[in-house]
Amino acid sequence: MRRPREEKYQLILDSATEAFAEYGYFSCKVSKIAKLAGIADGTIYLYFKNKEDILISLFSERMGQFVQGIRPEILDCQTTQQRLTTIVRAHLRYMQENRSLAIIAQLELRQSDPFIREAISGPLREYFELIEDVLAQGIETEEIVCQDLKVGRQLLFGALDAVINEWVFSKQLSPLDGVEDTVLELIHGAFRIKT
Amino acid sequence: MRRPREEKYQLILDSATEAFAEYGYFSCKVSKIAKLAGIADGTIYLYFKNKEDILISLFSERMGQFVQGIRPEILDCQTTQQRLTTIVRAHLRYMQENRSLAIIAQLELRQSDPFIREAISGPLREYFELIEDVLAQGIETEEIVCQDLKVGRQLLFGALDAVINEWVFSKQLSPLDGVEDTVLELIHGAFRIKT
Amino acid sequence: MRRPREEKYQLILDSATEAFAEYGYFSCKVSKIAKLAGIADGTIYLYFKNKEDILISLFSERMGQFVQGIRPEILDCQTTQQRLTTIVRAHLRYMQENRSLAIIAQLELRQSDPFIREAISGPLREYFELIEDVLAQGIETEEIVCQDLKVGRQLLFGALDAVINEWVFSKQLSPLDGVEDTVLELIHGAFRIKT
Amino acid sequence: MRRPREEKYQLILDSATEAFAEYGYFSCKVSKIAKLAGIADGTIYLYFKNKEDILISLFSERMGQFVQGIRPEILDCQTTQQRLTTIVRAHLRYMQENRSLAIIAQLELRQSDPFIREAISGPLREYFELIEDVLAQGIETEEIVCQDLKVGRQLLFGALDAVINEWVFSKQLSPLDGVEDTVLELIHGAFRIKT
DNA sequence: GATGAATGAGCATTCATTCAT
DNA sequence: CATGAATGAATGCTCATTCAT
Repeated sequence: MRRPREEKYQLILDSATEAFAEYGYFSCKVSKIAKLAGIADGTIYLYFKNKEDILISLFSERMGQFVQGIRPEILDCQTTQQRLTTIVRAHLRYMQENRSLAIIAQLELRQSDPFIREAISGPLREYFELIEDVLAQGIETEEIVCQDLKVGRQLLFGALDAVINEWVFSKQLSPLDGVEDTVLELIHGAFRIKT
Repeated sequence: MRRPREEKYQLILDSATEAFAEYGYFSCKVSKIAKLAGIADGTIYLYFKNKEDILISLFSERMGQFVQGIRPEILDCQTTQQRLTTIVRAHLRYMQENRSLAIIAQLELRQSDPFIREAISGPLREYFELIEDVLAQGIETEEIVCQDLKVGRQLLFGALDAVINEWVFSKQLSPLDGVEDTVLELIHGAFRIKT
Repeated sequence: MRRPREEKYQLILDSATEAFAEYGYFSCKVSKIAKLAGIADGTIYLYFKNKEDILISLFSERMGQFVQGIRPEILDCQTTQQRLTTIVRAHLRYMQENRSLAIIAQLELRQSDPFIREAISGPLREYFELIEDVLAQGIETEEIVCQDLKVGRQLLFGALDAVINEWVFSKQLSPLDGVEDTVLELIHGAFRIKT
Repeated sequence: MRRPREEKYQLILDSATEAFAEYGYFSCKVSKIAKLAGIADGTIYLYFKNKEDILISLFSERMGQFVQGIRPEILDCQTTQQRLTTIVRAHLRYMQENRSLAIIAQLELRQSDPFIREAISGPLREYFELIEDVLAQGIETEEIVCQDLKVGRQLLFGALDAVINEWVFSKQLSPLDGVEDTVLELIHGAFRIKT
């Protein structure tokens, strides 16, 4: 049982999440992460190859968790409307509960550094495929109307992302709950769900 | 007439646009911008206070142009449907024609550095208000349905942003024209435009 | 009987010999030595004060063995010619059989770090004195001609050292046996041994 | 005329020679070289790729000078005896006048770091070939006797190297002039030069 | 004695910015 | 105005050494 190993690994990831979110990846010093975690700088390198590896691991791990969390919820749904509702709710709530991760997602999703983008693309693509599967199924059963899967997914993800982005960077920590219904109404309309 | 001054100012901004887009803001060296512009490193500091100032000026200037370009087009429209169509078309086309700017917009819109965000917020907010004005007018005339102006604007902008993001970071330079109609259809649906 | 203690001490020394020879003293990590010895990093510090101590101990121990091995062979000789032949043969053969030690001797003999040089000087000076004694005796019995003991010793040692150096750093592991006779002939000539 | 460029290049090389000689390559900090040269740390990197590049350049440049200096002197000689005398005198005197270089030659000639060795081998090999050419010519004209060119060269170089090594690391700065004649006598004897 | 995870001092290198020319 | 050589503060990462188990 290498629990302590796993424990410190997660501790560093947590600290890095906070630190990256506060300063941004580039402006955040490794020593800042170490200080937040209450460990020595060198210790970080027992768990991660380098600074970039922290970011990538962070994203894969946490974003992966998010996608794996949503998946079974969607399987439980009976209708496409329910599935879309689940995605919207889960997305907004998860990010609301993981503000720092939400910030990093906002930040690093847009990094043009090709190496970082490549590493990040995995878990994200998985999420995109999940959304597209939901849409594809809805189209087939004629529950929704959408000419182009990819564009449909972009609308859904983009809308949620924009909501999160503004929430994340506004000072007020007001809950996102209030906007859920409005977002849902717009999304339902976009896909012509008969309500 | 400060023409030569203005000319070189724009030259540096153009070079910076290319360089930031290719390497990302942090990884892009000032000397790279100078080389692209065909001038000496030091010359840049005759026109800009520092590296950050280049980024901010770049964004204000170019994003401002974009908003100022859309504004009259919208004023020419008769219906909300036309106005939304104009926004979608103009947004996609402008970014398609200014790929480097599109990349930077993707990047820097998400920078958590508070100083950068503040500087960027100006021209962006102007665009947001433009969109919200269109929506507000549509709601008033009952051309569209939308419970919350801000969320409506987030959906529209977020969707366009997601489309651009994927286009920008995909290797293929395929035109965005093909998706315009699909985006429009979804947007019309979202706002319950009677067609 | 501190046999187990002694055993592991030698094991570390052997591993260090290999490791230093392969990577050089400065570039060789202590953990590399530990891995070669099949022990934990920390264990090394139960036997040696620090990294430098390993090098010094290594040199004293192994070089001391070499000198102690030659001494009785020389005592058995009847003539100065035999004694010089013994030195040349023993030197070349010992180094050939202890390639890693030969490399370290080459390396560390030249270290300018004053502390290391001091520590190394002991066993080496002993060897130098051995050679000088042989020369002194030969001069006295008029078997050889040499104006200056120290210079004579430098010629002999320097020649052997140069042969070893080139052998050690050439990829081919060709035996040194072939050069023994040539070296001897040159040395005999240098000291005007009547043959 | 990029004289200032060349001037500072040599200044750094001079400072590095002193610094490497005093502390050894590995223990010498780049900032130490900069301080000795009276320039900023960063300036060094305008002239050299990295620390290793300084060492290699230093060796190539200075050792190259040495070999180029000896070559014409040897061409002026009439006999092999004169040529060997020239080599011995030039070697001892050059190193005496360039103590720091002599120390570095002693140090780095033995570095096992394969990359450094490779870079160093150039100018050294040139010197070796020069010596071997002299020997080959002497053998052909029957001025000297030597079964094996390479071993002959090793004896000559090794002897000189050993003399320098001891002089360099002894505290006293006594002149090497006193040993020249003794070295020459031994060398002449080794190669059976009829005197 | 043995371990190996943790430490943290130490250092090469980068690059935004300056300023003498 | 323009230059570009020079600056030096800043930081990611290494690795000899320690010490709780």
